[in-house]
Amino acid sequence: MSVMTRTPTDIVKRKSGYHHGNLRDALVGAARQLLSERGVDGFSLSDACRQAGVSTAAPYKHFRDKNEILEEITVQGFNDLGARLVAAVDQAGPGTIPGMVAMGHAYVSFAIDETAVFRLMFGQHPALKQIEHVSSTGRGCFGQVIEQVELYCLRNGVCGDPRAIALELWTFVHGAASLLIDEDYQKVAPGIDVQAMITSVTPRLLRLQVEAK
Amino acid sequence: MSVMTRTPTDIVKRKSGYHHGNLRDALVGAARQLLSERGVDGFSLSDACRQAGVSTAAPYKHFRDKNEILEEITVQGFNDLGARLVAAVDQAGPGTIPGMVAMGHAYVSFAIDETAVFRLMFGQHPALKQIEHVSSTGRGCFGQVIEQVELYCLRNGVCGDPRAIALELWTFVHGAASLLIDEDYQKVAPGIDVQAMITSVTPRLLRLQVEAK
DNA sequence: TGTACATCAGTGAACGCGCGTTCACTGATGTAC
DNA sequence: TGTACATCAGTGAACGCGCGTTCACTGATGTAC
Repeated sequence: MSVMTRTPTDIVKRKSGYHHGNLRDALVGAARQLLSERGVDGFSLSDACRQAGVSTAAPYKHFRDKNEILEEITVQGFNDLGARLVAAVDQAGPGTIPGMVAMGHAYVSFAIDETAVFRLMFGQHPALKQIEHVSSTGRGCFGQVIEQVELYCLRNGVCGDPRAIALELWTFVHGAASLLIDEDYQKVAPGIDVQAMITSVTPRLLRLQVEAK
Repeated sequence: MSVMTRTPTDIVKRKSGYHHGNLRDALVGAARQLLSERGVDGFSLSDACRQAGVSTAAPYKHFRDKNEILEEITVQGFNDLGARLVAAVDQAGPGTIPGMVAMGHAYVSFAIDETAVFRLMFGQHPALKQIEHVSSTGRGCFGQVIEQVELYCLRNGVCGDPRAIALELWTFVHGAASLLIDEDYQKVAPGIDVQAMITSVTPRLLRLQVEAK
C-alpha cells in the first residue's frame, strides 16, 4: 500500500525499499507541506509518516517526539525569514527608506508564503517558546532589523532610539501580516493593498521620532 | 462525583438536582473560563461539561455542536470589545487624539484580559470566519473605529481617507496586541511598555496622511 | 385544590476515531578479517 | 575478493487516551382539566 502511494520524489530519495536514506529531511519536508495544507492544528505526525511512506514508528529513530520536528521547522523558519530580510534590504539599499520598506514587504511575503510556519514562529505554541534554541534564533532574526534601523539612523541623523523604532516597525508589519493571513482584513477592507500600506507608513514611522510630541 | 465538584456558584444556578435551570449560560461561562485557562487548542467540550457538573451529552440540548458554543463566545467577544472601545473614546474625548489613543489602549487591554477570546475572534479558526453572524458583528466593531477617525478628521481638517487611517491604526494596535499576548516581545524587548508605544505612535499615524510623500 | 399528562432538559453508556508513543522484531548496510 | 557480524533505520501491531457525538432513557416541571 505504501508502495503504491510512493511519489517519484520519494523513490529518488530512497536508497532501497527498506532504508529510506534521508528520512529525517523527508519527514521535515512532509511536515512542512502538511502544515501549510492543513494548518498547525490539523497537522499530525501520523500524516507526515503516511506522506513520507513510512511507518508511524519511524520518526522516533530521528526525533525525540512530535515537538522536536516542529522545533526544527520553526528554527528553519527564523533562518529563512532572516535570510529574506537581509536579501531584501541588501538589494533595495541598506540604511535607506526603500531598504526598510523592502524588509517590511519581505516580512509580509514570508507570512503569506509560509503561513503555517509563520504562525508556529510567532503564534501560540507554548512548548516551542521555551526552547532556547528556538528563541535565540528568533532573537537573532530581530537583531538584523535593529542593525538596519541603526544604520538608517546614523546615516540620516535620526535621534530616536533605534531599538524603539525597530519595535514600532516590527509591530506595524506584524499586525499587517497577521490580519492578512488570518483573513481579518477581508471582512472590513476586502481589496486592501497591504504592501502599499507598508510603503506608505514605514517612512513616517522612521522619521517620526524627530517630530514627535 | 459531580455533586462533590459542584461549586457554590453552580448550586446557586441550579433549580434542582436534575434540571440545571440555566445550563446554556453556565456552559458558555465554563467554556470561556477553560478557554482562558488552557487556550483554544486545549479546550474541550467535555471539560466544559465537567466544569458545569453535567453529562457530556447535555450541551446538545442547547447547542448544535461544539462550534456553536465557540461561535457564541466569539460574538460576545466582538460585542464586548466594541463596548470597551466606545466607552474608552467617550471618556477620553470623541474626535480627539486622546480619544483615539484610548481606543488603542482599550484594544490591547481587551487582548490581555480576554486572550483566548481575542484569538478566537482574530486568529485562525476557519469554521468561525464563515459564519455570517460572527463576521457581521466583527464588521460592526471595526465600523466604530472608522466613525471615530471620521469625526477626528472632520474636526481637525485631516485630508486623508478615514478608512485608510483607521486601517493603519488597527494594524498597528493589532500587531502590538498580538506580539504581546503571544509573548514575542519578551524575547527581544522584555520590559516593553506597549501602551506607551501606542500613545507615542497614534498621533503620528493620525496626522501623517498630511505630510506623507 | 388535586390529578393526569405532555414536554423536554437532563442522564449515562456507548460508538468510532485518530492520535502519539512503545515494543519486539527484521533486514539492509558497511566494516573487519 | 568473500564471508561473518555488529549496527541501527526501518516495520507493523498494539497500547491507552480523550475527544465529539448519538442513543434510548428518566424524571422534574408546568399546564389543562
